Amino acid sequence: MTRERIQIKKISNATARQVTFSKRRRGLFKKAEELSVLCDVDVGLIVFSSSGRLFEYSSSSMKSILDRHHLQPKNLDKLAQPSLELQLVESSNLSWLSREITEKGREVRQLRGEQLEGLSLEELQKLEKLLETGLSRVMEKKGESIAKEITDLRQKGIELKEENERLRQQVLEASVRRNDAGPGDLDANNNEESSESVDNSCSSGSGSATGDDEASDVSLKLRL
Amino acid sequence: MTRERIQIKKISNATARQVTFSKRRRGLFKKAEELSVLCDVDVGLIVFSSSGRLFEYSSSSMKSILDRHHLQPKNLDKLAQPSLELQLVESSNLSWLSREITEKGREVRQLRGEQLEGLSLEELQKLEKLLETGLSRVMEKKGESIAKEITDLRQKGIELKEENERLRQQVLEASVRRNDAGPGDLDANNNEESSESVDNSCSSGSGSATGDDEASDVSLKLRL
DNA sequence: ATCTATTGATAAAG
DNA sequence: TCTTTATCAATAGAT
Repeated sequence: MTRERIQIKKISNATARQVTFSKRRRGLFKKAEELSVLCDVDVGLIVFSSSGRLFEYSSSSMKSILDRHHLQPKNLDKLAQPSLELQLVESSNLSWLSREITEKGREVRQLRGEQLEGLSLEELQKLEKLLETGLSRVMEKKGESIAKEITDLRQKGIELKEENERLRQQVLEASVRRNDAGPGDLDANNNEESSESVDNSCSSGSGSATGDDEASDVSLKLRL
Repeated sequence: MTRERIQIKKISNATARQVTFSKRRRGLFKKAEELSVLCDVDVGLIVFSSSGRLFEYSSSSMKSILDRHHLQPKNLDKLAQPSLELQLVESSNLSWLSREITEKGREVRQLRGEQLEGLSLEELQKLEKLLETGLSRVMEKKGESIAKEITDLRQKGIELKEENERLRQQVLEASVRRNDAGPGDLDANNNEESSESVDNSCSSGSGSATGDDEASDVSLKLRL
C-alpha cells in the first residue's frame, strides 16, 4: 500500500518504526471500529507499544469483552485448581450462563430471520408459526394502543371544548360587568387567549368531538 | 476500498453482513499481525461474532497480554482484595451475564408477542416491522427449502424410474434366456420386487416425473 | 504533519 | 467459501 512495497519484518530504523507504528495503529483501530459497526460484532483490541504504553479500542466496554473471553469454554479449563468457590461458580453458573446467552442470541436472530441456514423444514414452519402468532399479537396490541389513543384524544377534545365554553362564558360575564361599570373600551370577543389552563396542544379538529361518534368500533385494519 | 463506497453502519442484509464479516475479519487480523511484526509491539485482538463465536489473534500469548492489561494503572484499583479471580468472575461476569440474559429473554418474549404491556406505540410499530421482516425471511427460506425438497424428490423419481426400466429390461432378458433354455413356467412380467436397491419409499406419483415439467418456478406462495 | 504514487483491501457479482 | 474485477482506502517515502 505505498510508494514502495515493504517486507513484513521488524523495521530496523527506530524512527521509521515509530512513524509506521503511529500510522498503522490508527489504521488498525479504524478498521476494528468499522468491523464492529458494519457487522454488528464485539471487538476488543489491545496494543502495547514497545515502550509499554497501552492503546486500546473496544466496541463496547473492554471489561465486558474480556469477561466474555474468559467465559469461552476453551478458556474455562485453563484456570486449573483455583479456590473451590471459583471452581463451583465456574463449572456450574458460568458455563451455563454462557450457553444460555449464546442460545438466546440464536433464538433472537432466528426470530429476526437471520441465521436460518441449518434449519429443517419442520423447524422453519414452527418458526413461521411463532412469528405469525407474535405478529398478530403485536398488531392486536397496536390496535388497542391506537384505539386508546383515539379515545383519549376525543375525550381531551371534549374536555377542552367544555373548558372553552366555560371560559367564553366567563369572558362574556366579565365584559358585561365591565360594561355595566363603565361602557368604554371593550374587546370581549373570542378572548380565549387571556387565560392559561388551555396549554394542551392537540390537533383534534373542531368537528371531531361531536359526541355522537362511534368510539367503540375502532379495532380495525391498522397496518399503517 | 471497492466497487462502490459504503456507509459505515450496520449492514442490514444478514448474508451480506456475514460475507463482509469474513472478509474484513481476515483483513483486520492480517493488519494486526503486520503491526506487531513491523513495529515490534504486542497486540491482542478479540472478536465475538454475532453468533457468539470467538475469533482472536495475539502476537504473544493472549493470556500474557490480558494479564498485562489488568496490570495497567487504570485497571489496578478495580480489583480489591478477595482472590483476584473470584472478583473478576463475580463483579463483572455474573452481573453482566445476568443482565444480558434478562435482556435477551425479554426480547424473545416480545418477539413472541408476550410482555407487550409497557411498550409505546412507536415501539410496537418497530416490533411489528421486525416481525414482518423476520416472517418474510423465514417464509422465503421455507420456500427455498420446499423447492429444494421438490426438486430432490423429482430427481429421485427420475432415477427410480430409470432403475425400474433397467430392471425390467434385465427381467425380460432373463426370461427370454430361460425361455430359450427350457420353455416351461415363466412369469417374467413386471417383476420389480425381486431385486433390492429400490428401498427408497417416496411418494412420487407415477405421473409426476415426466421430465418435461417446470421444476424452476416453484418459488411461490407457500403459506401451507 | 502533509503530500502522492503505489500497493492493498474489499464490495459486488459469479 | 473462493474467485474475479473494479474501485476505494491505507500508507511508504519524501518533504
